[in-house]
Parts: sequence; C-alpha cells; structure tokens
Amino acid sequence: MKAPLVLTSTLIATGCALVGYFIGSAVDNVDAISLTIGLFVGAVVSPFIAKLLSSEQQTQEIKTLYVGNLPYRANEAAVRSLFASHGEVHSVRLMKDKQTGKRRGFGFVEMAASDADGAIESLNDTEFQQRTLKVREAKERPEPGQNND
DNA sequence: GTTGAGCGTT
Repeated sequence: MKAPLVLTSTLIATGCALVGYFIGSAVDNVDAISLTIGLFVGAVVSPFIAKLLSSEQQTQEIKTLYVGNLPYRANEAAVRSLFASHGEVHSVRLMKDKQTGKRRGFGFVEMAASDADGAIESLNDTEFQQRTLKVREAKERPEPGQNND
C-alpha cells in the first residue's frame, strides 16, 4: 500500500485545512481568514507528515563514504553520477570552506550500505577528472542501524 | 584567478 506522496500530502493538507478552518472560525468569523489559516496549517503540516510517511521507504541502510583528493572543478552532480554507476546514491555533499566558500577538495557520499563497500573498492585510487580519488568509509557521524550495546 | 593533505553541516 504505497500511495504517492503528492496524493498523500494533498489529502493531509485538505484535512489540516478543514481543522484550520474551524480553528480560524473560533478565532474570527471571517471566512477568508479561516481559509487562510487552514491553508497555512495544511502547507506547514503536510510536508512534515509526508516526511514521516516517506521514512518507511527509507528503511534501507545508508552508509557514508569519505571522498578525498577531488578536483576543485568537480561538481556534486559529477560525483553523484560517478558513484551512481556503482550503486544507489542517496546524497552527495562536497565540503566547502565556511570562510571563503571555495571547495576544499573533499566530500561525503551517502549510498546503500551494500553498494557502499563495492563502490569503495571500485572507485578508490581511481582516476576522476585526472585526479586520483580517495574513497573510504567516513570516520565520524555513523548512521544508526548497527547498534552498539 | 591561486593550492593538494585531509574526515563534515544542520
């Protein structure tokens, strides 16, 4: 039973709009204000509910990969495309200097845990835009999935 | 506009 998130969000937004309508009615009898509050509540709450519903589809394990020795001219899209050919890429973040905003030449790639190890072995010490990549498991910020008791 | 070992934001 997987309903589209757009449809689900629309239904939720409608419900929230009705709730907001009664809330608006209690505050003021003006219908315009009531509808405005209803739409506002729906717009705010629906993405939050949709995120909770979408979390059920993200049950798969995600592992973070450290990617170093990246060329400065490289984009996140290029890195994503590179890792996408070796597995399912969840997200790509190229770290930039917070002071100057320029790229620091390394980043982090989140992908499926099963595909992550294969991607590391496949992309580590490989040439990407004339630069040898350093692909490893990320040290800090491990994703919960394997509990340490 | 530059550089080249490294492990990061809410």
